[in-house]
Amino acid sequence: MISNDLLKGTLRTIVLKLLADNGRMYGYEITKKVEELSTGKIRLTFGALYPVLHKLEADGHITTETEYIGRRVRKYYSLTEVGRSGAQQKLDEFFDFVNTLTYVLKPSPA
Amino acid sequence: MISNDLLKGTLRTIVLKLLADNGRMYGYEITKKVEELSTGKIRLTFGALYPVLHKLEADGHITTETEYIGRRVRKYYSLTEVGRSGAQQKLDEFFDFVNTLTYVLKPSPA
DNA sequence: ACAAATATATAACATTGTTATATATATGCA
DNA sequence: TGCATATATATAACAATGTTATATATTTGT
Repeated sequence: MISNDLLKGTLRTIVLKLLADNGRMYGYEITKKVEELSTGKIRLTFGALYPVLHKLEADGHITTETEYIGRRVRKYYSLTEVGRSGAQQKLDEFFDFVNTLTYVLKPSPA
Repeated sequence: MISNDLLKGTLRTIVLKLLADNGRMYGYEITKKVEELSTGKIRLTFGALYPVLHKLEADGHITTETEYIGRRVRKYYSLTEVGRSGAQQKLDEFFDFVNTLTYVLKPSPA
């Protein structure tokens, strides 16, 4: 399992990237996808995921459609145009962060 | 500048690694070193740094020596044995995190 | 003399995540 | 048929950690 502290701040990026790749997704599906892609090392909690999804919606990055699967409500989330460029920006930021930190934390010379 | 959100959770790792490489350091020196190594992209704030240093000391990862430079107090921090293995563990965790997240966020195939 | 750099530290506040809890339907198996 | 598990969304109490503001004091360069 990846330390939860490190994951902080990457949740938005993960969600936006998954939606960019997969079109529309629903919350539960997102948690499963992350678990699958990370081979179980990353497990999103609902208490973190839903507030982020609602915030992204309030900020105009994603839109929702509610559908019924049988009698059960399912809420699909998709990126808006703003969300699409936001996703790219977040990804650039993440890789910039990794490059910088990797340099700072590189094995010592002496 | 690196997004502050991403930096969360890496501060301890940075501090431990710097102390592992440089022997003893004082707070102000640590902030300057990080700025230097990151070419200005990472700037530690004192409000974050000192609580972390105090916490690491309380947890037995570092010890302190106070010296006077002229009339000014300077407080040096150095790793204990526990801190040294803690540093390595944090580094391993960080690179594991990067590898996993890089895979999750890798450019989409389709 | 004055500004900027050096140097440590705490408090109020904001953000973001975890854990616990609530609610409800669908599926697999004995 | 009944029960456990998986599917599915959501909120609230709490914890951790960082930012911004503030306080204090010495040293160096102009």
